[in-house]
Amino acid sequence: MFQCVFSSSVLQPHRTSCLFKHLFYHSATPASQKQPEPIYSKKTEIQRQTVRALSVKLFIFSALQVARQLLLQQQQQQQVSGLKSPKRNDKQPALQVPVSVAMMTPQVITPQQMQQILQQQVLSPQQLQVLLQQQQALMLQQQQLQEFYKKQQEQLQLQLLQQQHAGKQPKEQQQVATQQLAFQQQLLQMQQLQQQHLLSLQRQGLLTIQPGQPALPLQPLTQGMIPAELQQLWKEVTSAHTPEEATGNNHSSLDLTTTCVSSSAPSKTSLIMNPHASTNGQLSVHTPKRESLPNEEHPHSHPLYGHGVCKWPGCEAVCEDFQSFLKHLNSEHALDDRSTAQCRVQMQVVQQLELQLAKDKERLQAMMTHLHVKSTEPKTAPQPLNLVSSVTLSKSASEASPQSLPHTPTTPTAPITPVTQGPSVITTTSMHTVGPIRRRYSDKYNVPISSDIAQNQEFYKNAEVRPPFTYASLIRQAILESPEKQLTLNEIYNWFTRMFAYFRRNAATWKNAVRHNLSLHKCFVRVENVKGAVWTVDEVEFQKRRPQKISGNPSLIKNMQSSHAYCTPLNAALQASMAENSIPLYTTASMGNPSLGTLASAMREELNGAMEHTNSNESDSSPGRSPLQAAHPVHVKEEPLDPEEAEGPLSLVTTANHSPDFDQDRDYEDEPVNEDME
DNA sequence: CATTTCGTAAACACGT
DNA sequence: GACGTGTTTACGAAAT
Repeated sequence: MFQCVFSSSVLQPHRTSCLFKHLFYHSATPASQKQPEPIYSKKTEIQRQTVRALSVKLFIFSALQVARQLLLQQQQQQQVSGLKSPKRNDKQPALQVPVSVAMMTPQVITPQQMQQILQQQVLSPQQLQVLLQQQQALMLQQQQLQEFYKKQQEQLQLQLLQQQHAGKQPKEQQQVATQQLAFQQQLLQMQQLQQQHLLSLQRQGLLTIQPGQPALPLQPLTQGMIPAELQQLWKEVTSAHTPEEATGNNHSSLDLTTTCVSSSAPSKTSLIMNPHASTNGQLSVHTPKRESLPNEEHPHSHPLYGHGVCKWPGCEAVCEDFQSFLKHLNSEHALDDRSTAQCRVQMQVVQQLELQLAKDKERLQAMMTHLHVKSTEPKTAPQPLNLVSSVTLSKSASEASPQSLPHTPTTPTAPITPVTQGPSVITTTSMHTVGPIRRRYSDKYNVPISSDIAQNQEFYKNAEVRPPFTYASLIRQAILESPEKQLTLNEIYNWFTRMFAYFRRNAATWKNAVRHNLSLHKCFVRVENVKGAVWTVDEVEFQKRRPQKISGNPSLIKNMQSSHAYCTPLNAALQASMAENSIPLYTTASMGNPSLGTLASAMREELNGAMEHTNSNESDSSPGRSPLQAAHPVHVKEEPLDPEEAEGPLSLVTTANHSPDFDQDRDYEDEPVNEDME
């Protein structure tokens, strides 16, 4: 359903997806099956990839700085010297001062400066407009990146801290690891898009890749921290700058190195790369300090200058010291067509990155929202007996316990899209999409029909929305909800119309469908009664009819399985359902509250039915479920294969005497479901 | 692409 | 004969 932001892996799709699967597996595995060893190795992988993502981040950040400085520089150049001789190549010492000033005090172009630049008519007004916007965007971008990087650092720190307590809180750790993987994958996606952008620029002729590039000044980064993928990326990125410079380019890589060094990233990186460092108690607490511009800290650092080399895109001129670099900058990279073009390219890169950043931030937000919601969704994602993240657990508990009114099946405050919300709860925003689509919702989503109905009862009652369940499921639910687990046809009709606004019209159609289903499916057994006939459900047959495999959240199933008692989801659904169904449900309260058993069994049946075919070994060897001897079914539906089934309705869930411990006896937990589903 | 499942329509039988 | 109930067949869409 969520078109998998998660699955977007760039550099190593296979490894990443496998890793994700693995983590997912572990996050959904009960504590008893936890194996710390693979977690560690995979965690290392995560960290490695996180480092990669951080490096990308740093690159972006530094690139932005470069572009920003470029803009400032050009602006200063034009302001100071452009009026006199825009084309001048002779080195004027006076130029150095404003340039350096510009480097020290990065600011947005003032209107006066803009006016001056305009008067020079070096750039068209449109270009200047773009420049101005670009610079403002750059400031914003830089801010965002700083925040983002900070966040990432905090994530890393959290992860490391958790790793320190590995074994104690494996669940939480894995959760965070999973989330982090998602974040990191998103970063990788950014990386990919950056590559794509550069490639597109290439195709447009704006850039050309020079194949025989010497393999770059990546040494500081390659000190065991940068994986090969990133190196490759750097090659591509840096080699894709300007065509003319025969000297080679890769300056932004240098920029990255300086940025990397100036920030505290390397130390983190090395720490991260060694997961045992933290477990050995050597974890040095990193306070994620704010990224400060290099030229703010060091007066003689410049985004375009590093390691004695000019880092102007496409230039690799060696500059002895900073002064010579400034001279070089003013002479070789003065405002001319080439520099303008290069700047424009850089602007496009930045623009694209900014765009992508916005998109990815949005996506990230959606991801976080999704994860949060899922963790606070007690009914569809019941907490297993072993601990979950304490934060989400407490939150979900606090949200679930005051059994919210059924009228508000959704958390009213959460602005969640129906997609991220999962199938179980329907919001009003999704009601318009349900109309024509039909069939297999339940199978697709694997949502227990009873819980779904319980949660969305009010919605179904009022909104003319087709319930996402098949007729068979609905009929079965209606029957199971009845005190006696048997209904006449007319009662089934009434249940349909009572529960679903959708079935208040086109009666002929859906009634015909109901009859058709009752007759067609073997799971519905007609039982003669004194005053006619009633319909009951044969659970075995019903489950046989559900060959759909689990396509939804595997953790959900596992969680539900891991918690044998189904206490939490059951109670939640029950409370919601009973609050809504108070009248019909409590009518039979004297009989030990059969509705509870009904609903519980319904949920379990649904769940079991959904899982039935995951372990396809045998669906027939379902445990002996004390078949209540039904009355005499008038008509036994044809069962060509199983002769023993023709002898009688063995597993009728019916007839007068309900079993109070109905849900207790019928345990389907006799065998653990295969872990390796999918 | 074949098969299965499901929804819909409709014909038919039977009893009231 | 109308109506409700129940069975069955047929067909198309969707999913597998």
